[in-house]
Amino acid sequence: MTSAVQTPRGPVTRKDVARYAGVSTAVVSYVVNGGPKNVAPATEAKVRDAIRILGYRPNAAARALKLGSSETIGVVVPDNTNPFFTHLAHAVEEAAAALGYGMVLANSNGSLTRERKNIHTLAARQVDGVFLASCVFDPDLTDLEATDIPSVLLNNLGSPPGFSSVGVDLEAGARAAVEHLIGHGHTSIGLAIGTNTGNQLDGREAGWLAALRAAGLPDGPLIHGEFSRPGGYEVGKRFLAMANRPTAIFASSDMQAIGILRAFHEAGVRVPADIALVSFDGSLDAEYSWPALTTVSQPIEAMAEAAVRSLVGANRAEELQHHILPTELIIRQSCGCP
Amino acid sequence: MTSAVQTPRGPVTRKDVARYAGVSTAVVSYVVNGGPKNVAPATEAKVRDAIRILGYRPNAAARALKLGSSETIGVVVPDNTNPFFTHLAHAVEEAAAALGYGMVLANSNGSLTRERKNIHTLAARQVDGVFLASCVFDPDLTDLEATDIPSVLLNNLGSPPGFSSVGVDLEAGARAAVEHLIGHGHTSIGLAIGTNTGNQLDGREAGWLAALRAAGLPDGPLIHGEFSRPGGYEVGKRFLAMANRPTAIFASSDMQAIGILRAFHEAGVRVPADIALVSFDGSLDAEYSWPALTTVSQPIEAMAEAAVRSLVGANRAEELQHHILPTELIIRQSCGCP
DNA sequence: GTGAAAGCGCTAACAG
DNA sequence: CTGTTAGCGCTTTCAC
Repeated sequence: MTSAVQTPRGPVTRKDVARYAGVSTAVVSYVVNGGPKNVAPATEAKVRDAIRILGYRPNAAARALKLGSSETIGVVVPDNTNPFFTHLAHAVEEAAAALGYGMVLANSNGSLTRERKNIHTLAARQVDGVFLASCVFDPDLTDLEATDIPSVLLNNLGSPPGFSSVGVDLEAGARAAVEHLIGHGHTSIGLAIGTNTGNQLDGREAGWLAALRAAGLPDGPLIHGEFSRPGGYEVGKRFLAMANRPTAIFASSDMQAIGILRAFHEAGVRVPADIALVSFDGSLDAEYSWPALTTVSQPIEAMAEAAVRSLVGANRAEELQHHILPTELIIRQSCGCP
Repeated sequence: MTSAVQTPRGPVTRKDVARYAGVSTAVVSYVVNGGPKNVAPATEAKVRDAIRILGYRPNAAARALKLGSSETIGVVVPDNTNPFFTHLAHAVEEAAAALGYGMVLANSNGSLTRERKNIHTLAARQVDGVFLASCVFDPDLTDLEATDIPSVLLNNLGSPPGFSSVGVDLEAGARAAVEHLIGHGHTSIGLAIGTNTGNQLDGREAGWLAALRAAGLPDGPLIHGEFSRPGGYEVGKRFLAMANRPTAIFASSDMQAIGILRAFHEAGVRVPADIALVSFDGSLDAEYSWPALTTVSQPIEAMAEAAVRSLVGANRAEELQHHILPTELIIRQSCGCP
């Protein structure tokens, strides 16, 4: 007897669907992809039934191979454990999904070697674009360039030739923060900043200096530390140990500020009564610390959208794009405001 | 004149390498993959040179198509913004990388619909395994089952038939936390717990009850809230509004505890002097709150390794595996210890 | 030790 | 509106 059409064993392919629906494989493609050809409604219904009944799922690897695109964008971050990057990655995922793209995150763990390896891995995976938030301010971009994959520099890495970039106006943000502190009457304002600077000045340091000088104030003390809670904790202890301790501190990341807060709490130094504190990032953590941190908020969603758009959006230009987004000072209690 | 061998335009394929090195494409494969055949050292050197000079990178999509495996595992989490899941994802990435596997993270944003969509997307991407940390305690697993992809349930979802699982001994952990509070002399101990329970009791609730009853204490008040800082903040305010406020609280996640801490700070209620607090998770956040949180730490790295191993490790069994890992009580200040 | 060739599942150009 | 088919880049069997 002739064998009836039966559910195939193993993974269901487009061929199985075609056979089951009594059409050609091309038609199945047209239905699945909504084009490039039209399909008669009755035929489409048959195909959809077959797909449902057979439990067919298109093989993304085959599609990526054929198309030369995985409809995916890769994101390289220095440390996805840092809430700022977590939040950023999350925002990119949303923005990419809205355009039908997937995202794959690669974490460099603060290592440049890992960063390069990540770039290669993503390139091998046929991502259609990569967003690089480098571990350092002066990354070696020759590798990235060699991949020929459209890229966007994410972490305020300046604007090296050949790359689009999305960043925040670090200097203006820092200036606003320091000016706010000056408005509270502080005349000695320290800076806690990262260690990973290249040969260009961190915009936050520039903004801090600019605000101080514009007000005729002396440059305050500056302490370098990692952009992390433990890094901030060390910085906090060093501020405490200073002979001429400043009366206010601008911390260049929320994580550092939270570490500083711990050091101060342990020492019985009150914030803002004994030392005022303003930080940078605007993460949720800053809202739930004690005292809640006055902080310069980065428009993470907007950054993610700008980045995704400049790669795959409708208004993606052929030329490179450079977005510098504004920050917003969020007033809470750590600065001395009631 | 005959044209010299030249760098091809567009992406470099294995064919280009073969031509450049004067060998067949098969040999290039042998070199790249270290097998399955041996290659003469001199030939290998030629191939490696060609690869380097041409900047060849294997196309992962083609490989995945041919092999039927992307050497990737997919991880579905409810909310990658929650530090616990961030940390977990990070640990999985490390553990997978150690075995030559990549990881792709998919975030469900607390939505079951997204969760199902994520599972499908991952399946389409030919992941070799999926780890599911569901939004709910009683996820509908038929979808996952239908994909025929080996899976590990990650978020203490019990042990539904057909799935491996990795979890933590919630009940024992909670019991240890509550017993510690009892050791401090507390007799009225409240519980802050999540809202997303299915029809089975959350192990943390069970452990809290068990410890209380074993000590002959009355069941304390229980308040449900989201596993997030804002959720905890609401819970904290409700505890404050209670007529017979407990003298200690066990919070079932660090995020909730941090929200509770904020509510208490704002109300001028001191921790631990007025109310003691112990939480669950052992995240970095708990170490940097004020006061630092005594918390039940989950062995996240061990969980990730167990999960990865049960999918792709050397000792991966054909049978399903169920790992229940122990927790550790980390004593800090919020419980009343000096 | 090396090479030729089939075929993984899919898309789309081309033919009907 | 539907079908046939070449080929994306890779792995691997089989022949030499």
